[in-house]
Amino acid sequence: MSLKDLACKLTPLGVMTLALLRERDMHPYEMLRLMRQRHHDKLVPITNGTFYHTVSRLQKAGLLAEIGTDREGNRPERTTYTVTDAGTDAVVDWVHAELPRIDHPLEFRVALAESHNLPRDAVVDLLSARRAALTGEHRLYRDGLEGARAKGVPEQYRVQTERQTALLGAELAWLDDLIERLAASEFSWGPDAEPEREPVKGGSAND
Amino acid sequence: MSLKDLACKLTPLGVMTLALLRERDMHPYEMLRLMRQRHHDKLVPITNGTFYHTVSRLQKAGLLAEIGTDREGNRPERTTYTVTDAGTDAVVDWVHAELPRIDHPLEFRVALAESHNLPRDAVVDLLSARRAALTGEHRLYRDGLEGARAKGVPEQYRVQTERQTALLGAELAWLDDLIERLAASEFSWGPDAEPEREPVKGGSAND
DNA sequence: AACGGTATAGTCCATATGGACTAATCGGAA
DNA sequence: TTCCGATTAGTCCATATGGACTATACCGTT
Repeated sequence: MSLKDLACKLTPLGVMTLALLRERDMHPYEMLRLMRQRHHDKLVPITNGTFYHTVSRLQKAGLLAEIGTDREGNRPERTTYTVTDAGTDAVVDWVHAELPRIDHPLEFRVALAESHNLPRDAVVDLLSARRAALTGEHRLYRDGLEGARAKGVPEQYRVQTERQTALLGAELAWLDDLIERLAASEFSWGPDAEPEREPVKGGSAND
Repeated sequence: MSLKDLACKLTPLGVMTLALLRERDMHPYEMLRLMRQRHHDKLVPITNGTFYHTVSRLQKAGLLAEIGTDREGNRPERTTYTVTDAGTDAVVDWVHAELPRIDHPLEFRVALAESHNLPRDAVVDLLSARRAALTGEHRLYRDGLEGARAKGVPEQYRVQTERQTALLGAELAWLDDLIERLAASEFSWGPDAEPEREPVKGGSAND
């Protein structure tokens, strides 16, 4: 399917751009400002060059389209964009594909941040798949560490793996809790709920 | 200083390459094999194109140098490389620069994995600086979340930040423990200790 | 009235990245 | 013997990235 193919090539910043345009039509600089105001640049590195390039790629792919230009005073004219149906689908497909994966931490953070674009049941399923994969990975790390200790590998060569194992454990605990609360419908979910207010502290470190 | 300038431009893969050459001289494909055997490709994404390109960059920068070529049968000839003094210094400088930083998770993982190239005291100091920065970031996230909750921002827009806050907490706990054990000299440290055995389970997810 | 700084709205270019491709050799099975 | 696949040892190219740069307008100060 061509849709899936397009979705495959989306970058995290591309997804965030499309998701932003679902709120309302905007011109590029406005998107930049909004993302930075919302601290989305903590979730994904956002530089001018990359952003404008991303927009033009999305346009060429037909995921967003111009709907007009305006100009204020003598400043450069601004092109307003809107998201196409293909773009809307692409976001949903991308989140679907990235939410269960445990490699690509950056894409997961974006997928999680945009997961409210999917119905609650789907998110529960996808996150459960992720939990299964994460559990396996965690066991691999624990076993690997135990083996290394048994073989007498010095601690200085194990620190990095120990950190990773600790973080995997923490993520599993968090994920268990989230899945449970989601499945129990402890809070509202989906596009039916209230819109995002302004200064929500954004994501985290890059990469 | 030109050394610091060079260190600034090192990529994580470049650092791992130089660090590997400190063990012994090798030809590129051997480094590739070794890194993959040691699962260092879980710590940093390693593709052929990027790796060979990295090696040639390091060579142009004078951080590593050819020391000869050999050929086995009729196969393509292999160039053996060695790390220069500038290369050795560059690794140390880079780890020094990246170990205390809390943005750039990928570079931190590599810095941590190679931190045994620095003396124990230096690592304790650098990690303590990191802990301070991490504590501040953690507080920022907690405050941001509390503010968002108070303002009635729906949970679906907070999940990503909640995850990040949980992971920050886990990392802080792990770091506290590591610093304490390092400072108390609970295990050996530095190039004096035994060398790395073969299949130590490598790092973690990419990005 | 001139001046400096900041916000607006981008462009441009070098380069790091990753994925596809090449090509020879070796070992084992049919 | 011949064919198949894996291993060895890379090359090549399109493109995503980031940082430097441009240029105008607005606003407050001295």
